[in-house]
Amino acid sequence: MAASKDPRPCSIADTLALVGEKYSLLVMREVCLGNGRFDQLVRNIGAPRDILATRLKRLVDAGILTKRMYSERPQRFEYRPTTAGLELEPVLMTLMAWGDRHLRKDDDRPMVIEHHCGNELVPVVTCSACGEEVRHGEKTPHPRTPGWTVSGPTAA
Amino acid sequence: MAASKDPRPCSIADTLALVGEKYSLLVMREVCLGNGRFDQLVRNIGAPRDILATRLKRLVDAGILTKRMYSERPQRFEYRPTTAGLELEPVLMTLMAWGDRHLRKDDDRPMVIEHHCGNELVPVVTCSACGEEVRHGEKTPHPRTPGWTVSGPTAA
DNA sequence: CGCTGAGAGTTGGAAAAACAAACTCTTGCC
DNA sequence: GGCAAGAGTTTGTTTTTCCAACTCTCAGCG
Repeated sequence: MAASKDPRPCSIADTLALVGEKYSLLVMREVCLGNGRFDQLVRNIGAPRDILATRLKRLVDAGILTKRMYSERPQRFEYRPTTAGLELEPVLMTLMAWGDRHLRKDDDRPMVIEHHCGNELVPVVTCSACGEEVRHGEKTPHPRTPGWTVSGPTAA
Repeated sequence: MAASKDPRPCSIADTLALVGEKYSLLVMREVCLGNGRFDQLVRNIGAPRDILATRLKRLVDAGILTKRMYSERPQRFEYRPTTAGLELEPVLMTLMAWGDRHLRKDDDRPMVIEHHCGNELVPVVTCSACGEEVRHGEKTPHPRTPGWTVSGPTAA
């Protein structure tokens, strides 16, 4: 049963350890929108410059962002998402959808995304196997580490 | 153009302001798994007890969790997700999927989820209108607040 | 040439969080 | 009576955040 003091091994936790610090996901939002310059990030996110600098270093080290020079003289840089970084977009979209649904009344959404199908993009999480929308209660978690179980029926 | 010092109005930011603090989403993970008791949370998450207590209060206040008594004498409580809380599951699933893909080599995923269709649940974010998987580059963001635009082509 | 200004960070010190370990309080059970 | 579980508090220390001001490189202007 391993060291019983360790928390549950979990990819959610691991992902959050990387991008879960304050501002990191907002950085991803901005770079995914194409706003990758330092001062843009500062303004659009509202983060302290020093902290933003730390976050950017971490995200670059993690292979989620790249730092690109867009001007040699004077040297100017811009951050862009790597492929791995772009793949965080589903996370951003589900976060945004939740906020739109629960934190705002009706139609004051600050941003609407248009899908290339022509409709407004309302993201839905589906099962890749059957294509159905994933609802709570229609799935069963199976921990694969000895000693780690789930308790009750996951109900509300 | 409003106070030009404010950051971009955004539901991602608003959602993270609520559940983006350290441990909060791990709390949601555990309560969604049915492990809603204080000491279970401490153990499974590995959070300091005082901080966990603060997070729980915030999540209850926000209407994401409820505190339920499961024993009167001695008084014992348990936290459960509300409907709004359960709707954070898509966020958790996309985070987990990202971690499984990028932070682990091949098949050491700590947890596998089975969908009621019988297959392993690999979550995919789709457009609710056309049902297609959402890919980067196949969507256009439209900020709805004057003064807030997006910059370049969102490419990597 | 000297000045102003943009962009991309650093630095320094004060204020706020996080952390760990111990402590509290209620009740059940031997 | 004594120990133990569960659900938090308390206390004192260590980290982080935060803010404002500062640096450094060049470009353009008059």
